[in-house]
Amino acid sequence: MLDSDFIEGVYVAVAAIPKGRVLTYGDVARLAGGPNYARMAGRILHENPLGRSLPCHRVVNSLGRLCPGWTEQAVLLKNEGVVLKANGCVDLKRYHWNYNEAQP
DNA sequence: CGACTGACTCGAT
DNA sequence: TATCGAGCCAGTC
Repeated sequence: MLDSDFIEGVYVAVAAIPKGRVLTYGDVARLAGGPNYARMAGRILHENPLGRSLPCHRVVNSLGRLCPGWTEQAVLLKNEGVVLKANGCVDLKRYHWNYNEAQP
């Protein structure tokens, strides 16, 4: 059973990601109140009832790697203006969102 | 209750 | 950034 507060925190953090920016599961988990709950964040996003209402496609792993098999995520990211590398990795140097500071 | 799994992370190479 | 190995957390079998 996942803590409702944590789930809500994940939703808030993910929903707060601006267009054309990405966040890592670890960051989302930290914002949600769980520094080591990255995997839980992933599970929550996978099971999230909001589905497309939540920009979960803006959440990637620490290496900017997208979910295997989830082609829709790449399409959505490209639609947001995020360019993926040939191997399917996002340029975290450019698109990683610093939730504490507005990026130029 | 123990073992396996996963939309993960970190440190080292 | 890529790859390897070890660690962490909750769910499922």
